[in-house]
Amino acid sequence: MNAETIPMDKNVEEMLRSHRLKRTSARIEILSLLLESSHTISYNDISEELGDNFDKSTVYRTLNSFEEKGIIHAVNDGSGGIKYAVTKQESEDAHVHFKCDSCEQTYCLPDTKIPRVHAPDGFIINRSSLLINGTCKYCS
Amino acid sequence: MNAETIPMDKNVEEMLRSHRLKRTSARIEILSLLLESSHTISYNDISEELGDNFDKSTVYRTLNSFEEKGIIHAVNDGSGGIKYAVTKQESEDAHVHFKCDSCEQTYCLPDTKIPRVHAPDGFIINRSSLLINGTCKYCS
DNA sequence: AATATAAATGCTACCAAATTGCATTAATAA
DNA sequence: TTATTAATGCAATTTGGTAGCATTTATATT
Ligand SMILES: [Mn+2]
Ligand SMILES: [Mn+2]
Ligand SMILES: [Zn+2]
Ligand SMILES: [Zn+2]
Repeated sequence: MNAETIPMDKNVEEMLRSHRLKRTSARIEILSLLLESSHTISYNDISEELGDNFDKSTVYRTLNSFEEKGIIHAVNDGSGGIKYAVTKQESEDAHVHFKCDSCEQTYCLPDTKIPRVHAPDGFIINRSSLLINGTCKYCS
Repeated sequence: MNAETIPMDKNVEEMLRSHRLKRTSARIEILSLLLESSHTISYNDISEELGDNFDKSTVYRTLNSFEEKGIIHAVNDGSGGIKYAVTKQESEDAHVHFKCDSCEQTYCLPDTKIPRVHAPDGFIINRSSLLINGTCKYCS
């Protein structure tokens, strides 16, 4: 009775319930995708994977409500579109994101924290985001 | 005979000449704007400042060729559009960018270098970009 | 189980940022 | 001065994302 025997759907529906989000098929399928993915995913990734089962605006609205609830976080990797990944407890503090120049995937590095820098006098720091470009471990 | 007595246009035209770019009025005006600005500027900033003297595609193409030559660098501050700033010699190594939550301007911090982080095994780092959000010194 | 209600969905139309093809114009070299 | 080549303007197009509104669905209540 390890974690993998727990059906994914139960996890997903429980997550939605605990955030007071109605369990619609769009939300269940999109959140499942996000949970299964090892890297950040975009609207286009979702749309390809789900084969246009849901309207564009539904997908975007779903992503936005997940983000508002803190279930996922947005990653801007300079690709022109926003990507998302589920927010795991351990990675709540600001972590680094890594974009592979070869496979174009962007990964969360939850164990790599963003170092504090000290800005010039008068500049007050609220939050920061660090994007690293390079070659990921699957491409090197 | 200090630096400020040198007419800007001479600087600009010399910069263009040294990069083998034809000295067109679009390039001269756009590069002048970039050189005068204390913060990064977007296509819209340029378009407002220049009062639609130049076509959108001309402005974008101008920015792209400046970037290719290394005269300017692009900054992605999550605002939806790309911003640019001239690349000064001293700031060639990767420096931090600062986006003010109040005035919405984004600044280069040429003296604030991006700290090296060590990525997990197998990830090879090529370059990195660090964006800080907060309150700038003119707004605090 | 039937129903009420509020929220989510699917359209369609729209917006903003940026790019492209192509004919015309301007900068530079000869 | 002319030839060559690059830059420009224009209109159309692409891409990522949002908004209004009628319809449908999930959930709570009876
Ligand atoms: Mn992440
Ligand atoms: Mn900069
Ligand atoms: Zn890779
Ligand atoms: Zn400010």
